[in-house]
Amino acid sequence: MVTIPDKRLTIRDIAALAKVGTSTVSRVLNNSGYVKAEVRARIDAVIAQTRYTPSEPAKQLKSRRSGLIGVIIPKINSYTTGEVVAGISATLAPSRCQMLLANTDNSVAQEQEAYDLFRRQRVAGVLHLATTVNDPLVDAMREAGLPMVLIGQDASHLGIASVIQNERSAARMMTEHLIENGHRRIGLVTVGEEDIQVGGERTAGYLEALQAHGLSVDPELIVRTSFKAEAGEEAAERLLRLTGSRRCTAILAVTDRLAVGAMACLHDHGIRVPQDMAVAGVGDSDMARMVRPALSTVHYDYAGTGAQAAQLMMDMLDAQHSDAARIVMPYRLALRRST
Amino acid sequence: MVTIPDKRLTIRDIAALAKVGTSTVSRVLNNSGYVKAEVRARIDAVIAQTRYTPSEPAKQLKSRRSGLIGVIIPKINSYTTGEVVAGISATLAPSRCQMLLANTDNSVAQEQEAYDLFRRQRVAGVLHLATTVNDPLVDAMREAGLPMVLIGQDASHLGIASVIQNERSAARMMTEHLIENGHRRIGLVTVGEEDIQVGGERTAGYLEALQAHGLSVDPELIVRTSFKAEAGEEAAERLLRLTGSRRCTAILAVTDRLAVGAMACLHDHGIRVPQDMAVAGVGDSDMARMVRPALSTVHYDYAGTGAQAAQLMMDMLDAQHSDAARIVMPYRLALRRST
DNA sequence: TTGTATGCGTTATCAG
DNA sequence: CTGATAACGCATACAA
Repeated sequence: MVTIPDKRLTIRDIAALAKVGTSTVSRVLNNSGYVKAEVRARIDAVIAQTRYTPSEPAKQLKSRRSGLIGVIIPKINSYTTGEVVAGISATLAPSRCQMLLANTDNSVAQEQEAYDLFRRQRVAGVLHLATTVNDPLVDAMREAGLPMVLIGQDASHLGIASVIQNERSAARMMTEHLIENGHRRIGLVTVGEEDIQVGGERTAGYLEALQAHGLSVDPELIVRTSFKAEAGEEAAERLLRLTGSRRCTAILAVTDRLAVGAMACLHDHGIRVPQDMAVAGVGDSDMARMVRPALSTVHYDYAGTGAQAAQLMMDMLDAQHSDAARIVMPYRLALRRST
Repeated sequence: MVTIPDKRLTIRDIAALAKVGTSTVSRVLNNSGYVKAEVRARIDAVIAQTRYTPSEPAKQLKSRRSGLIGVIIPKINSYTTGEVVAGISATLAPSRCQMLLANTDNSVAQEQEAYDLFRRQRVAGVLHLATTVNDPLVDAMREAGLPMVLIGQDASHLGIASVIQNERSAARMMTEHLIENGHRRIGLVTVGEEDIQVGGERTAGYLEALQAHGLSVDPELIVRTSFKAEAGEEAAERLLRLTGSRRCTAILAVTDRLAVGAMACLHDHGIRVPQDMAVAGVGDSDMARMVRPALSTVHYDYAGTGAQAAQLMMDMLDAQHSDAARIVMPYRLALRRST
């Protein structure tokens, strides 16, 4: 039986209680060096009884190592982000690494702020889920020698490890699927090019497919919108203003949310999917399987993407090498009833 | 656990470069005490040039204060969780607090593990988004004197601050809406009671409404399922096995996902919503507005819930009082086309 | 106003 | 095998 001092316990308290030196306690805590079984047992007992928990900050101060990984995301409440973070979380957990999460709301200022806070906390590395690549920030980080892995954007040419999807190829394949189904006029609902992958690459894939099949690109069929909830509906509304032979017979939306919004609009206009108009999305969010008709879309392994990025970080950290790996995740078409 | 690249500057380096003492640097860093403007400028210049970033762990070791808040969630990739975390994040950011996120996958073991890691990191407090209340854990935390706020579960009777929704009342109100629309046989798609609020309270609200209106409770109309993707469809399938007058004319699902799943099933059976059968959900996830017919549901302010919890934590931290506040968030019916 | 010295809780070194 | 003791980077009481 030992008395528990009511302050926060330190390793010294444990040592005193167990009548040993602090170094011996440290050894049993870290399983390093030799400690006589009997002494070890005594110390373990004291630790268990006192519920002693070593201080990570102190440990880090001394050992200069951190169990913290900073994770930057543009928006927490999105399907994609959720999946990626879940993958990261699952991969980090076994290493007893903790995730410091910063939501930037797509603001460069907040991104900067987040990086600053991460540096103060002395995170071991940063996983950055990005929609665009902020060069000054990348430079600063590299200069600071902070290991980082970019998710969703390719900056391997800048020496930054990246885990990405082949967005262009995926969008092209989905567009070709529509073409193979006989569609010649395919509407595109997309977003601004600031979002390099979604607004840029997916759009490029669509264009590539049309050109490869000798179809002309009609600017009237391309509508750029935003990510807000009603965006898909509004975009489809625009597309429906075209009548007769100018109207498209299929719509490719660059995200599932946009696609589902478009389907809602078509439904409200009494236009049947896919008989009157086919609709396809990209991303395979949970919604895709649940709506009716079920949405044809591109399936990405977002959880796997997060896991890969986290694993890459762990590897970089304990190998000390930062050879700017570039991992391209696989994708597949998930064809359902909407096309 | 990994070694940090170690060419990092310390406050001593800055002091040397600016030709002052470390305490003066500390004073300008923290805006405390008096520093001659000229000297301050010189130090600021050095800090800017060197991109010096003070070490939070060291600071914490000295001052025994932490800028870390632990956040425990059962599942990251859900609409509700995303919103709550977004609210927390937005509230914490201005105070330059960082969020340590732990995903427990609804496992008690992982929950325990997360708390343990939080204690090691010396987090200032814990925000816990819970589906059930784990008494031993609560006891341990209280004993450890770690401030905490429970989100989604009421443990104020145990002396734990809680931010909750009035689930029972909300479910009852939605059920009454269905009753007022003339429905007498209302199916319930719910989940296990381990999830106290969703499986327990929302179900209780449904029962209360029936009883208050003198309607009998038919066990055949209550199906308990899970949260998995196909759960809603399967549950509706079960409900449809009842024919003629035994079949319900409306379905209340305890989450929007379940409701949307049920609607998909009805669609596949050629049953029109709401003409042949009304469907209502709870939660007002983004899906609710996007599906067709748009889903009638209960709207909760999840982001506000997270924000309140975070604010409560900040208050507890700087007032040092922990009077077990209990905040009940408002809700409202969001009636759309499905009922 | 400014600088010096001390200690926060650990680990690592180095004698016992 | 074990135990003093010196850092780690910072804030702060105390001196100057």
